[in-house]
Amino acid sequence: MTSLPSILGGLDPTSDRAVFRQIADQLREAIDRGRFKEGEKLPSEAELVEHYGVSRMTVRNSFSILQGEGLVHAEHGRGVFVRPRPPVRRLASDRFARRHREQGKSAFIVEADAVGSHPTVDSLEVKEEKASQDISTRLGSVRRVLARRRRYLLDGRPVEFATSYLPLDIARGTQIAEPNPGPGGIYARLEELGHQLDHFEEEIRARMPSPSEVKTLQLASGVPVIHLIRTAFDTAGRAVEVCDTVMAADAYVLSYQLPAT
Amino acid sequence: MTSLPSILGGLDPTSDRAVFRQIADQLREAIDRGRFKEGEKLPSEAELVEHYGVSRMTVRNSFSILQGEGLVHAEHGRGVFVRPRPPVRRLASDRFARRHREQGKSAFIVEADAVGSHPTVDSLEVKEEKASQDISTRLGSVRRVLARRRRYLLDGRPVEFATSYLPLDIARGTQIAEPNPGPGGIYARLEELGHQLDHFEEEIRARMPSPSEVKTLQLASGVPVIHLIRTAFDTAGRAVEVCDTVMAADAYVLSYQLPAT
DNA sequence: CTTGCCCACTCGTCTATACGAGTATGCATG
DNA sequence: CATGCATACTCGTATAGACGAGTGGGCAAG
Repeated sequence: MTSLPSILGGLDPTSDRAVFRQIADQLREAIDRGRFKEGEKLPSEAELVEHYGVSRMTVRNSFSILQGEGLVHAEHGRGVFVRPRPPVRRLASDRFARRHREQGKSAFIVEADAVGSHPTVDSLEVKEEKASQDISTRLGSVRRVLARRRRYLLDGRPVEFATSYLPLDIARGTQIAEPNPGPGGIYARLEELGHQLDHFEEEIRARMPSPSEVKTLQLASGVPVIHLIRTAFDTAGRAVEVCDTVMAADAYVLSYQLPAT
Repeated sequence: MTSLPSILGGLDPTSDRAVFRQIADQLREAIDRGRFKEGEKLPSEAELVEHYGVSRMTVRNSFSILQGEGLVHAEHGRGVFVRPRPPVRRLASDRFARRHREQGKSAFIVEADAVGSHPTVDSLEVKEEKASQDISTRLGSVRRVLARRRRYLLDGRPVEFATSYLPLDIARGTQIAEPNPGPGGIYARLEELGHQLDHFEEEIRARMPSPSEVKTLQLASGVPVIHLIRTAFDTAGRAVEVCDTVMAADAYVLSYQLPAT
């Protein structure tokens, strides 16, 4: 085992940089340089207290900085560990192409299988409800909507929580209102119902999660979410679905292809 | 002025939820309900110590949670304030359409003017350098590249930091290697040089900023960044430019349009 | 050998105190 | 009236100590 002083330097008492920041800097640098590897345990609070000759709260303060940056995570009773970068799911911009839809399987399942992950869907909920102001606007002033909520997991880890909203006059009484929408998902059903899809619009934001999002996505601290709102338009120019998706940002890379013309 | 007890409740000593979390919960809820409005000052640490009958560190702990969530920010000597949501810039997916390019003005300037903001560009740097592994791969195994770095500001606030990388055999000695690339930007120059643009690929990630990004973007704590990597392809299928962009997530909404076919 | 308990070590929460430094306000001085 | 300083209030940093609770290893009892 390598001794602490060989990895972490000393403090600069002349510096005006706060001690706990100096410690955080040294730990961050050590992690970046690979002196501490992914999943590896950092020195315990007590060891750092010893090494730097500071109080425990100061060390904890340093850790809390690194936690906020998403670099490390603490486990009660075990230690503080370098946060491993989880496998990332790439979302290609053609993921809703009709040819995929015609294959029958849902987009999520297909992709997950492709990378060898075990996909799951839970927290299914399908119900009619009052449309929020925003959803109503996007769907063209509808009052009530059919909401389809579900959570996606990859190898048991929740990565995405999505809600689809559809106007009642389209969805009510159809298979879209059933828990299982059938092969190809609701987009396939929409087209069968005569709503030939023309294009999608996606809006992307990134922000820190709310406490409830932390819970449903089991997010580590320092992990933002990607908030994606997709609106599907049929060839008549009508918005036929709005899908509101919140994704664990450390589990996704979104990919888009744009024409240059 | 409304008294504290009418806005914030008391603690539940029977709850197993940590005191500092309970306080954070109450403050968060008060903010969500609009009891504290944007930009408004929250009760001072001393007042909350008084109100809840806890020690100051406990109150500070609560604040640090809310800071991590990006809900509030502290100003030394003044107080803790509800973080105002800054105006947001929308990036449409057609922002690189040729018709815009032919107008002459850079995309950033045009858009900013449209929303009445005052746009600025600084930290201009243009130089040749060794390509990183990632950039080299994306550009098709080039060794050295021309790098164009710049920072964009809106009404004086830095919102985006971007670096364009171009293969030397394309860019060297052209106006692309000049600080000012001329009307329509480097994409217009590329097309003049015979590299007719075909399409772009954009990769999007969200994560917490590094310390250096916090500095150059002057990010408040609890604000993630959107990391966008765009590759431009010409009609010959060659990658002619890679643009690496880091954006303050609270200043942007990205918008894409996807065909359904 | 297995079971179960103890103990050492870990992080989590909270208190109490001290001093430093930035901000704003009002009052005294010129 | 204007300037400048004193002062009170704000958050920032750091110390020292206490107890709680989760984890894991070792040891003793069965």
